[in-house]
Amino acid sequence: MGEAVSALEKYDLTARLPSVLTHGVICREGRMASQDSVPQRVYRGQPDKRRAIARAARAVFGQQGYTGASVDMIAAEAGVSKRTIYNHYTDKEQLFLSVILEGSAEVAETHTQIADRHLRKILDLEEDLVAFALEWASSPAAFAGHFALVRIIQSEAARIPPAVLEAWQDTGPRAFQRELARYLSQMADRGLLVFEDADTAAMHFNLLTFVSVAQRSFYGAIMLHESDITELVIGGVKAFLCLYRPEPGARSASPSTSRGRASR
Amino acid sequence: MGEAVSALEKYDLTARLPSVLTHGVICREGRMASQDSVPQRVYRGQPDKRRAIARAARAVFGQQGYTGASVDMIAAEAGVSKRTIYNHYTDKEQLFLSVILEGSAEVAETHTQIADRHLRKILDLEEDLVAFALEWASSPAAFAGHFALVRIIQSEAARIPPAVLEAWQDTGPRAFQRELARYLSQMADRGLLVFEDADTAAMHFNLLTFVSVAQRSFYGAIMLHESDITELVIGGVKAFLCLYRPEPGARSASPSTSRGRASR
DNA sequence: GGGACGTTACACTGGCTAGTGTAAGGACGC
DNA sequence: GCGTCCTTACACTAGCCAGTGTAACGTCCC
Repeated sequence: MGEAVSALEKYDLTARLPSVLTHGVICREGRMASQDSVPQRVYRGQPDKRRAIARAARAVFGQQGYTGASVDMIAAEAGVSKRTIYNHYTDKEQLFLSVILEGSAEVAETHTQIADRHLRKILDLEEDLVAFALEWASSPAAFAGHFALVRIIQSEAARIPPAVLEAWQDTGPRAFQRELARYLSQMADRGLLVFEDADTAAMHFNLLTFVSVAQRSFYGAIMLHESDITELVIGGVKAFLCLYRPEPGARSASPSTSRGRASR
Repeated sequence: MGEAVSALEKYDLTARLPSVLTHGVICREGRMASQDSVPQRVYRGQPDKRRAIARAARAVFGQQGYTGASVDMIAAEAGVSKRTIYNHYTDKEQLFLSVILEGSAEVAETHTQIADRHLRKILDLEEDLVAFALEWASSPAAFAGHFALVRIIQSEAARIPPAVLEAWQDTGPRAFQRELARYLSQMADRGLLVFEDADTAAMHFNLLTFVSVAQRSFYGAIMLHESDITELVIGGVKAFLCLYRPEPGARSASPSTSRGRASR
């Protein structure tokens, strides 16, 4: 896992990655590739097999860890011969990296849906934020398979090629944090919140709710009582609102801060 | 790592663990053991060898991960024959668990010293908190070896015997969080802070400073610019003070909260 | 029919690993 | 000097695993 990897082209999903990383050469849809005519990413093998392998790999890596998962296990889980796996992926490592990139995008999308459901229309700010944060913070328990992968990534971070790690963060956690910042900005526009920097506010919300639960549950590895989650989330939202709710007497959407608000 | 382990007696440092877990049977100093006369924990082998093994194990596990570290590597690093390791520890697993319990206690102690240095005498609240949090949040980079272990623990959490995991949390992170809560209480007594629950306040401080940095750096796996750390820490302390600093006009050490302060 | 391609079962290599067995030597106490 | 304990070097078992080679089979398209 430690070898230098200069490009991400080896891994799937390059189209979803920042174009800087893909060098604009390989593009899933694109005609504008700067090379000859390579309109479509070419994969060997049948797509359904590839999908089965990816799904199985995610599950087995999640349960067993990177080193604990053998390619034979993954093959069995996928209902596919081991040889076929090596027909689709060059390496166990490449399979792993490819899988984590897929997973992060997928989960970020799921989280975005959760945010959509709770934050698109704000009726009662605190209530809606709590409902959102509850579902969000419960997702590690719900998507146990994915977050087992997240834990592996965290522990292997030093051994994962930096470009891949960067791409993973950018399609996954950071993508969603941007989305969250967007929602918070909307609320600020309506005068429901006050802050200078939406990204900082989103980070604080993340820390005070999601991370506070994730921290305690080891990102879903340990089961928490629902009451504990609720307590943490409610406390976190209250703290967040204490930080960013407009002063009772202040004009709505005040341009600056009278008290020393959290700033970057 | 998944086998049921009913007692912690197999592992070192039982004397430092909560007595519930040691069943009061084995006690480093104790004469009051409920069994015959087992006044001293009996270790086979010479203590200096044991220490060399433990130190080497910590280093190698940290660099290579649990599965990546072979017992031969550890033996070589310790300057000891492999046979000697198996003379001191029954298992690779027992060696690992023993090592993480030692490490957590040691780091909690180091963190306590950092807190002592910065928080025993408060001159300027914000300044002192920032100085403390900076050093604290930088420790994952400083004690790379230990926090590599922490990352492994987090990723293996589901496979570590719950009793050991509990003991690890209790001698490590939680022990220090209690210490931090104690310091915050002192500040509250002096009217510098206002809160209902010191433990919640300590958790929020932890989240807003230490975790915020740890999150971004993958617990020390990724190097961060010092300016980034500083920025995160200062923002975190500002947010914390915004949450828990007494209202400008309020009487010092007010018993209750007028605004909706963060509560449990 | 025939070629190209993907898949499969299976055997196999080479390498690494946890853990053991053993005989020999060193240190220490008596 | 003698016994006990600890350590060491080394060989060894038994097993797992990544990755390859190969021959056979099916399918789809021409």
